[in-house]
Amino acid sequence: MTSGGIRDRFRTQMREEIKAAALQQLAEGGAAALSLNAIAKELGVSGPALYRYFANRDALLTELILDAYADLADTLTAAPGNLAGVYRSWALAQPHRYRLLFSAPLPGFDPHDQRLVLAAHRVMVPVLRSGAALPAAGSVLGSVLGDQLSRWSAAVPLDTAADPATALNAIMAWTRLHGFVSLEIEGNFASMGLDPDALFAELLLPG
Amino acid sequence: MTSGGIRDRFRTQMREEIKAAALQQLAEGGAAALSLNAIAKELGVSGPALYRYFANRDALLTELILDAYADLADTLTAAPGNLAGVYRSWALAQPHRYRLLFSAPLPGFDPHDQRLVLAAHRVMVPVLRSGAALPAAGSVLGSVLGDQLSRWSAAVPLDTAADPATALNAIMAWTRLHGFVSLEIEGNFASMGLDPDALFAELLLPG
DNA sequence: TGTACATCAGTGAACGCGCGTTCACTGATGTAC
DNA sequence: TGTACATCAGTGAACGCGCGTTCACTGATGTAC
Repeated sequence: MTSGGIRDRFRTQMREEIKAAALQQLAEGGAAALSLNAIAKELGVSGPALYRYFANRDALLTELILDAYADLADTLTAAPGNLAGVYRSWALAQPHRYRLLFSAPLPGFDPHDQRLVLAAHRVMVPVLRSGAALPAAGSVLGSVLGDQLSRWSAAVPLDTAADPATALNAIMAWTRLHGFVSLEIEGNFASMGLDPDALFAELLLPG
Repeated sequence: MTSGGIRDRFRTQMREEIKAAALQQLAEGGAAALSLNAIAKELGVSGPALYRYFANRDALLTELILDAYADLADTLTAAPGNLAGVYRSWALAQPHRYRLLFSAPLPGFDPHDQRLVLAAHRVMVPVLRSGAALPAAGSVLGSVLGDQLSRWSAAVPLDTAADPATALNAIMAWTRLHGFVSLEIEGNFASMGLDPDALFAELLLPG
């Protein structure tokens, strides 16, 4: 058995501590700063010890991404109504994790990893749901894009399937949201002397 | 005199070659992959030789950013009407430079560098101008945000000052645009099976 | 309860690598008389 | 046109550093009889 034993419990806990230290490094120095040796030092352990818990640096990084996807998905799913606000808060509270998900992929990173695709889909569930609340914008039914949207939303594990127009709504809203959040995270609004909160309030207005 | 001499001409040309090689590296491996030694090797020159042309790695990187700002500003300014399309094309053609401008700043990078602030302002000129073409959205006149917007747009070197509502319009349009472009650049739409061109056409529709 | 064994976390040394940067120096090239 | 000098591009060796990763090994700990 792979669970329940004392050794397994210890192993799980150690893995969590490694990931926590890794996230801290990520928060401080960016993705390039994630170093196994530095993590080991932080935990008071020799470098090679980490290889008991993760096959290599990439494996650790991939798991951090999976965790971030899952955490964001959970947070959004548990959110009361105000998806945009919760999305933004999550990103602001941990910009390094947000970058991990939606900024430049790192060298040696496989975007076809099935686990990553699934994790990303889970984030899209609440996004798609919120798309249904908006008034349908364009008419994409029957077009090539409409078909693509249908196929995509069918891959998202929703309870009830979404029509293409709803999917489009959701993606557009998400695009706007991501634009705002990513600019805010990098300090672009602040460096313009603009209050991000006030700007965000304007963003939420219809039109 | 610092210009016109044969040595100066050579110097300028060599600087350009270094920057070109640096951009190529950036395009291939991301910002973390920018290595002075690798650039030198590419140019068939020893590593220390580069220090004749740039004080250090950061100076080179800063100049690449300045160039990218200027190039984007020039491209947008020379653009016929369709700002959004040109903005997107520029970013798609050279995503590494776009990331340099609007993605995570690198460690050891000074956001208060006055040259960077000025260069960024130049990009905002055509953006602000395009904001005037849109119907005014919210009313921010007299509010704190309105004042911030006024102060900001006054800092942008426009021929005629923009009112706060126009500035807000411009920023919102830019935010949407950046959201789309940054998602597209990282392959998010493609990995959803969606055609970015068709999506972009939808984005441009009013509403 | 006690003993033998298998498991496995962790160590320290080592490998090969590439990095940014400095330094003293060589040699060519443009410049001034 | 010729010579003396200052300028400056480029070199090669070196420094110190940190990285990911492997390897053979030690020692503790849980497990089976």
